[in-house]
Amino acid sequence: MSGFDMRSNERECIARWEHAFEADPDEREKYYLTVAYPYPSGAMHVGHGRTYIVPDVIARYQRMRGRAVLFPMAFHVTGTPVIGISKRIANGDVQTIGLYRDLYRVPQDILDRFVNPMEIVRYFSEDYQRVMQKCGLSIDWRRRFITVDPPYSRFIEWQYGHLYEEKHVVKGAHPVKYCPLCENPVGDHDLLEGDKAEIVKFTLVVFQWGDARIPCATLRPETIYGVTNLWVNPDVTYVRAMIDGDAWILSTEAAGKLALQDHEILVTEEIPGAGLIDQMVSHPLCGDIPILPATFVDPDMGSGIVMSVPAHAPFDYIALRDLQEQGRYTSIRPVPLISVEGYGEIPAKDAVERAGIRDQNDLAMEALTQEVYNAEFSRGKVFEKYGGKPVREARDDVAALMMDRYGSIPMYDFDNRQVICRCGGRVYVKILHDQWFLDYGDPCWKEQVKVQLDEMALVPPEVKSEFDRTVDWLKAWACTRRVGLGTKLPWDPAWIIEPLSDSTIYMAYYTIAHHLKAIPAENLTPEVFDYIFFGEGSPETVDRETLDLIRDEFLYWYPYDYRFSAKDLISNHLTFQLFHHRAIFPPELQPKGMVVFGMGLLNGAKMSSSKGNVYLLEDAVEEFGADTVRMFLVGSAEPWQDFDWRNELVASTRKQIERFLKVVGEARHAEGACTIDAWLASRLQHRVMTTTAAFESFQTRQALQEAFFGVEADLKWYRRRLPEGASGGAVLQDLCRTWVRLLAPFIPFTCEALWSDLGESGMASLAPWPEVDEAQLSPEVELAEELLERTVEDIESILKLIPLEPKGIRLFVAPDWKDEVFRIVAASNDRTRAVREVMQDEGIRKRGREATEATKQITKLVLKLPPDLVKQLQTVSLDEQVVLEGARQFLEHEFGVPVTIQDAGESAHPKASGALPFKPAIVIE
RNA sequence: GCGAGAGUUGCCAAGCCAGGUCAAAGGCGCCAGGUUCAGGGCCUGGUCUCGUAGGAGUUCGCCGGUUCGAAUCCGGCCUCUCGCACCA
Repeated sequence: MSGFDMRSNERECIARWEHAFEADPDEREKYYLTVAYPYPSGAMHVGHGRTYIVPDVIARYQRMRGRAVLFPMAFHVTGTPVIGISKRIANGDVQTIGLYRDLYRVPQDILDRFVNPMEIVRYFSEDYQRVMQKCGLSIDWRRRFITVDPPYSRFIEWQYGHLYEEKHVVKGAHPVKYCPLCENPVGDHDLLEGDKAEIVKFTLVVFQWGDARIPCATLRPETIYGVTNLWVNPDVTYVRAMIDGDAWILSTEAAGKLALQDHEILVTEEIPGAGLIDQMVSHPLCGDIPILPATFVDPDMGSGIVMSVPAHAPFDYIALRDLQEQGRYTSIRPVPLISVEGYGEIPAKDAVERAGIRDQNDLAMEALTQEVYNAEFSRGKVFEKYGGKPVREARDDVAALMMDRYGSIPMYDFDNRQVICRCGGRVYVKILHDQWFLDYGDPCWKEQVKVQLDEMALVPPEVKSEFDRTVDWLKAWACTRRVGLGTKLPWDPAWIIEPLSDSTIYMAYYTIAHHLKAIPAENLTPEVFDYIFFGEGSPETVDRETLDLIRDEFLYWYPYDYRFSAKDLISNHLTFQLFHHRAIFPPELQPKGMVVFGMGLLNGAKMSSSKGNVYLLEDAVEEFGADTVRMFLVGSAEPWQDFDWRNELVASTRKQIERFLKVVGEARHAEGACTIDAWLASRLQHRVMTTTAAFESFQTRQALQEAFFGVEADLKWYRRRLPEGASGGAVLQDLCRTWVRLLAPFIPFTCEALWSDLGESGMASLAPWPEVDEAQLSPEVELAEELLERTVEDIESILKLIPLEPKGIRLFVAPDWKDEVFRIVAASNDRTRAVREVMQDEGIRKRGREATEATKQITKLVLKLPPDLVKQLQTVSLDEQVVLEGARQFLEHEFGVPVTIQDAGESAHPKASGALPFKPAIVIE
């Protein structure tokens, strides 16, 4: 089609679609799909593009299927990231400003306003909507909201009121990363360094030294039975401190850490490490042991004092050996307590000697320690005299025993010590009190979710096991924070509900969001929501008629049919929302299905704004056109597979759309009729079937393959089969009408334009999905074409091999008795014994060796042909001679030589005997 | 480390659950030819190896096993992705 202006067409479509997808309840069947809403802190990139385009393709398909489709969108602004961003911009942080000004291209005057976090989300939620519209997303924008809108907060308050009443929200203490300088808990995005650091729970094993306690932090409390000594760094100054009323000796650093962890600490005096050396300490589980000097002991690690288990800790073994090589402490012997396959009596010794470690400064020590720890944890067992349990069980048992009887307390620290806040200060672990938790550990609640999971449609089904695991593994989730945007906890307003916890049932909110905009937020009391969602009570603040209207709309759409999200959210959001639905809504309103997406890559690497490895969605749309972007994103992989955006591949997608445009442009005026038309019409019905089937199982890539490349392949053969000079019959007009509709979900802009060109009124986006027209199906015609196609292929492959210049082609079709053999073999359920079965037929048996030979070949052929083709051949009787004779002109034209067709049974040509059903013998002369 | 997925012919990707349809669809890329053809677009053909007859041989991460027969089933190993929490 000449003169097609992609950009102006896109603009026209966006205008035409502005209100086209606003969905209201009506008499049709509904289809409600939702996608996880975005956090608008930056511009959309092509990865986001797929997240929203794939569901849009589904939404468009369902709409054409005649369903009332609700596809809403909102913006999640709860939490701390934008607060951090605006602080950084206010502080003149070069990297952040560069990102927003250069990569996201935010105009300077707007950037200046970003010192207010709300300006950031306001700007980018507008930006998101604009780009989403540019991509043709068929969203009902009337329902849009952001998660700090007052009506939404009222809704969250209502939700949490119920959760609290039902005891799903409970109080407790919780360790967090904390910056004493900022006096705030810090999230990973607030960190300058150490964003991967994990909080580890150590056990402080408490030794007695006179009236004082000496704690050693360990991850392996079970090794207490093998402790031979403690290590103290003689160059470090320790402190004596009153901790919760008792005297403790530990490093200054450790005292500071414990002060943040629920303990009262008062440092009373300093004690030089050297003064502790050679003192005797005791523990009920290991007796009296000495304190030895070790310079490797780090006061900033644990308590600053280490318990030594030389039999199982390579570091301890080496340190002791080093001392003993100087002739000191030679009476101390490692005390083993764990047996582990692959190591001798003293695993640490084995490992050290095997690795040829020279002294404690050896660089391989770290890895060696890991090796021994892992081996003992996964395969080790403690000795019978200590209980004989596997290490992984004994560890917890001993820790519990120590906490209970021997004065142990937990101590939290990071697994890797460099954790630095953006403010530059050191981050510590702090126990937060009065923290509120969602009690996902509750076995009853878990069970309810499990039941729901069993009933849901999960796409792809493999994700089921991951969901099950997540439900098992989830425990109490701290659901409130001190800082950030969000809704205040209604009964304890010093807390803000945390982002993952305020976005669990908002799919229900979408169904009524547009109505709530007309009601003053203060009137949206919990009673109002009770009425809307449960039909209970009689609220005064909103009139009954309005309430009924809202409730009806909620009941029309709910429950949602499918929720779409990337797989990284399985372990939190997608599972959380199931918990919350179970807790809030009745059984008939539970979620029906989820579709889990793969991740996106850009040029083979992970997309990351901070690393600059992003391609903005809007840039892609500008460069290639919205339909190209859509088609590429949908066509490169199925939704649940990871996909990779590569510009050089996208360009060819654009050519494909242009080809489609051209073909439809040319074909829409086709007239007349050709013999092959019936075949094309029949094939088209199959394409409709397979495309529809693929859509029904969310295989958008497969659907596109069928709808685009499948139809294209059919057209190719069709054109080849047209009489010379013909350009196609009126069947092409039908094909165009169907084809445009098949592709409309994928490339709606192009299809919208073509639909008008085809003289159709109304929008392609709202046109009915093509139905299979049974009357157009003609299996016999398709079978005949299949025979022809295979024969042509065979002739071509022979021609390629032989160096002769062909003068003529002779085809021999198999005699009838071979058809009979074919039918017997095809019907046989044990094809290895087909010969025997065939030979039971008297008529065939008479043919002797010829029949045996043919049966063997036919058996091979039956195995080789596609099963449904074999099935068809059993039922449809195909007169091969008639078919080939009918295509003789075509064959002669294709190969440029005379073609003759004969019955193989009536020829003496040696090749003729090789003719098989559906595989004529070919002789080239 | 633990849990969940995945590894197919240059690339992407079907097939694997229900073993013979599989040298393995489709797309991209590349090569060749055609086209009143600008090195572009479009069309046609080719694209593991061998082959003067439609065939044969060797392939589906690696190693073994089951079977008349395995890309498909079983066991072990290697590699990659996602998650491991209070964070969107």
